[in-house]
Amino acid sequence: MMNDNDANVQEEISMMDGLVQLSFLVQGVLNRIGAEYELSIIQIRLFGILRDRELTMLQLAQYLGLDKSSITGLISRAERRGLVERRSSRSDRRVIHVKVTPEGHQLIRVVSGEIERHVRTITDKLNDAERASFMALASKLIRD
Amino acid sequence: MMNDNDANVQEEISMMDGLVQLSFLVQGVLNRIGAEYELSIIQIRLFGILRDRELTMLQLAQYLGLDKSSITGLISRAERRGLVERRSSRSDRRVIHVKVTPEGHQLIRVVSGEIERHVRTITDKLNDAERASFMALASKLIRD
DNA sequence: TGACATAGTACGCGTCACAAACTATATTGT
DNA sequence: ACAATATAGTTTGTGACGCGTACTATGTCA
Repeated sequence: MMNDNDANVQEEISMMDGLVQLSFLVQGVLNRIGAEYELSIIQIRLFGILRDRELTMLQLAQYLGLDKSSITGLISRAERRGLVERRSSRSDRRVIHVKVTPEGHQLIRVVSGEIERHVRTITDKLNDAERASFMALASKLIRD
Repeated sequence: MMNDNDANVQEEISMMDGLVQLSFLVQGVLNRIGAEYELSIIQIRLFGILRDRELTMLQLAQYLGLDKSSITGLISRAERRGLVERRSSRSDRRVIHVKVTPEGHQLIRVVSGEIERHVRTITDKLNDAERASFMALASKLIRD
């Protein structure tokens, strides 16, 4: 027989599934669109971060939650395609600043437009009030 | 000057960012917990699918949206660890059914418990009413 | 100046994903 | 019945990605 506690647990479990499945859904969209422009998900995330910032290799590692040695290859591949460029710091010659090139910014514009379009097809299942409500709640979850 | 249209576009863009960032947040949790049990995100997803189903290699490829050649290695690595097993079909000897072993089910229980715990820390930022509301909206987005 | 710390790279390893070629087993048309 | 075709899965080769370790170059501090 199911009491209130069981019902609660049940609800929490599907809450978990909901968030997890939603994340897979969104990642699937990112993956598909990225593939069209030969961008991996990590690269999409990279450009999302570098879009309006100029960071060092180490800062990128922290933002992305990766080891610094992983950043070397990531940036090198993007640099080879002319999407970002490395610039040595004047004040500290150990430090390298990474900057998105004009070509990179152009690609970001196109791809983020595509992502926006596809994400909208997901959120089309909600009406305006629901969408606003969802957005407010999602914002709360993201904070910090 | 900002009219209603601009406001709308603005809202849609942050809606996109909200969903995308939320997905990265959840994937980060999955990644961290998976690492503790030497499970990649794709393996977590695999076990989420195989948890209460027994599928063929080809069906797995379709569920995961991967090429069938990618499944071979994925299942082989899991099989090597004793988490799943391959079983030839009697009716069609080309077909291989994949089944989670008892050890696999045990791991699934532990890991999904951990995931549930961590996801709950995310949703702790919402009160009960908000959480219920968010869940209902997320369910709508996932459908199909 | 010499010891230590920090930023970044190089290298080797394993996972993951793809495409193309291949094997083995069905299915279909005649 | 049997040749042509289709299907399920594996193999192989390639590349991206992520880690840990070792290394180089530069900065800091005692």
